[in-house]
Formats: sequence, structure tokens, C-alpha cells
Amino acid sequence: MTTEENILTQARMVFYQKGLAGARMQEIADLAGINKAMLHYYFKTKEQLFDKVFVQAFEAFAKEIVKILNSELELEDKITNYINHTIDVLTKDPGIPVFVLNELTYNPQRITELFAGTDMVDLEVFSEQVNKQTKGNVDPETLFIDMVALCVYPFVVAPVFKKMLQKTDQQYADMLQARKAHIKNNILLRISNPS
Amino acid sequence: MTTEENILTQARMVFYQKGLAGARMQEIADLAGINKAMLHYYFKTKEQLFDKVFVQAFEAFAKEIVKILNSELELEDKITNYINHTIDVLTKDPGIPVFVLNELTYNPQRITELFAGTDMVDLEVFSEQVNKQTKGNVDPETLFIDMVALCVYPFVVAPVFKKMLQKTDQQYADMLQARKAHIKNNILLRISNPS
DNA sequence: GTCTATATTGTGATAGAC
DNA sequence: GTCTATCACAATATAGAC
Repeated sequence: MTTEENILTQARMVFYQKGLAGARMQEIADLAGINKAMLHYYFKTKEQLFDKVFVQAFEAFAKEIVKILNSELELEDKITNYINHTIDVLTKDPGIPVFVLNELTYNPQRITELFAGTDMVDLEVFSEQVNKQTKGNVDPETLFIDMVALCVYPFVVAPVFKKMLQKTDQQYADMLQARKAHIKNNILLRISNPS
Repeated sequence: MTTEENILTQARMVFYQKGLAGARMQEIADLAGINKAMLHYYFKTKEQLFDKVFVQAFEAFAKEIVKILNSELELEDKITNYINHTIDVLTKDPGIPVFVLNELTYNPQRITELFAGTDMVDLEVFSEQVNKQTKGNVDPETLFIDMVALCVYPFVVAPVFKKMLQKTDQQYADMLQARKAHIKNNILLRISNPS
């Protein structure tokens, strides 16, 4: 691993845990086993380092998901893929959503600029598929929001729910895995039985 | 309004927007129309001020909800009340969830200590009702998680979804109101038709 | 209670030798 | 590329007069 990759790895951990404002260059340097001067040698400013970490985190989270949503997969498979993939990614890296949401809320303009050139998620393909299959009886946007909410929210509030439901880390992880099938049922049922 | 209440109001705005680490005492003082010395006269430290704001925010969000969940309302009414109340509270004060989740993630020990004495949400009453009504065919915890996720998540990711779905603030607000009935249908259907 | 001035510390960033 | 030493400034907090 190069020094730069090492820095990025450690920086990600610190930024995940403390955000941009709360992170300290000293702590990142310590974790990376270098000193502050070296850190600034590789990344001139804290913001520069943060931006790189943020973009990597966001892409890790969003890139594959966008690909799935815009693929030519059949609707049922697409939904199944989305749910499985989202839960798997977040299981590996549960800090992503709060980190992203957080900085998005605390520093919207910076993030907006960061993604000025990037193409956003668009729901055209997905919406068309839903409309066709349900003969216009299911609102695609609502279905999408629900699907995302059911997948992601339990990760976002993990510390709260873990305590509230008195579950160990392992029990909570098992529950999240079990949600794959549960969410799939809920969403697919609404497509096959539009109310 | 007393000076103390004034400070708390302004502090809440700043903490909501920037978090504990990102907030500046100077900005809070400016907004309150006083100087830093006065601010420290009323609240000795930034952390002290933050804790007061946090507890107020959390209670505003959680207190009524806990009351509803533990009430003796009939299950259908309880669910309807929960959904309506949650969406109404968050519509008035959409900054709460990210603020709370954020600090809960970035500073779990501080928050845990803050609520050491408080009684948490418990799902006993709710779970019993669900078990009775569905003859044990619906998992109460899963139902609860889904209900909360469907209500709260659209507020948490409002900036993202607004942009992605290209909605104005008003359109997004209307959509959130319309979700009241939608979520109610989804949840109540699962109770009356356990799969 | 309210202010000005200041102490004190933490932190991002750089200079400059090696 | 790597280090030590240090700058410059921002931010919390306090002292002390009124």
C-alpha cells in the first residue's frame, strides 16, 4: 500500500467517526504512522483530503447502485439485486450513510460543487419498468423511496435500535440479513398486487 | 423571551446546521445579539450549551412518540397516530433527525451518559398488541422498524431526494404529507393480512 | 448583567534542514 | 520524501471594570 493510500484509509476512519469539523489532522497522521508535515505534503489542506475521502465513500456507495437501477435487468431481478447489494455494502461499511448525510446537511454547497460534473441517479428506466408492469397503478417514486428507506434506515439508526431492542452486534447483523427477504417480499408484493 | 431562552433558540439553529464540532460560540452570540462573554455567563461551556439543546431536541422528537407507543390505544389507532404525529413533528422541524443521529454517531458516550437516567422507548405494549392481533404471524420488531423507516427516512435524505426527483420544496412537502396515508395502508395491510 | 480586553490552548499549515 | 521546529490564527474561556 502506498503512503497516499494508507493516509486515505486512516483519514476515512477518522472522518467517518468525527466528520469534517471534528476530525483532527494530528489523529490522522498518528494513525497513518507519519507526522503532520508529511500529511500536508501529500494533501495540502484538510479540505482537500476530506473531498477525496468523501468522493470515494460516495462512489463506493452509489456507483454500483446506480448501475443496477439503470441496467436492463428485468424489474424483479433489479429490485432483488438492489436490496441485496445495498445491505451487503452497508454491512461491510456501516459508517457511510451517516457520514454522507451528515456532510450533505452540514455543508451542502461544498458537496453540491463536488458533484457538479457527476451524473446523478435518474429513475427513468426504473419508473418506466414499474409503470409498464403495474399498468400505472403503483407510483414508482414512492416505491423507490420505500425500498431505499427499508434498506438503509436500519443502518443509519443502528446505535439507537440496537439499544432499544437490546440486541448484540451479531443479533443486529443477523436481523439486517434477514431483512433482505423481508423487504423483497414487501416490495414485490406491491408490484404484483397493485392496490 | 428571557435571554437564556433566546440563546437556546439561536444555539439550536447553529447546532442543527453545523453540529457540535462545527458550531462557533461567536456565531451563536451574534445571532442572539449578545457577546461571547455574556454567552459564557449563561452557559459556562460550549458542551453545556450543547447538551441542553440536544436534550430539548431529543425530547421534542421522542417524548410524544413514546407516549403514543405505550398508550392504551387500540393498535390501528396507535399506528395511525404514530405516523401522523411523526410526520407532523418532522415537517415543523426537519433538522432534528440528522442532528440527533449525527451526534449519536460522532459522540456516542456523551449521549449515552446524557440519557443514563431517562427511560428508553420500550416496545412491550406495542409488541403484545401486534402478537395478539396477528396471532404471532407478524414480527413486531420488524413492523416497528419498517414503520419508523418509512416515516423518518424521507426527512433524513430530503436534500438528496429533492434533487434526485427534481422536486421543489413545496412538492416535496406535499409528497411527505401524502405518505401518511400510504404508510398507514402498508402497515395496516400487513396486520390484517399476515403473510 | 453587561461590556472590553486578554489569557490560553488547540490546530492547520509552512519553513527549512537533511 | 521525511523530519523538527515554528508560525499564525482561530476559538474557548476568563478577568475585571462598570
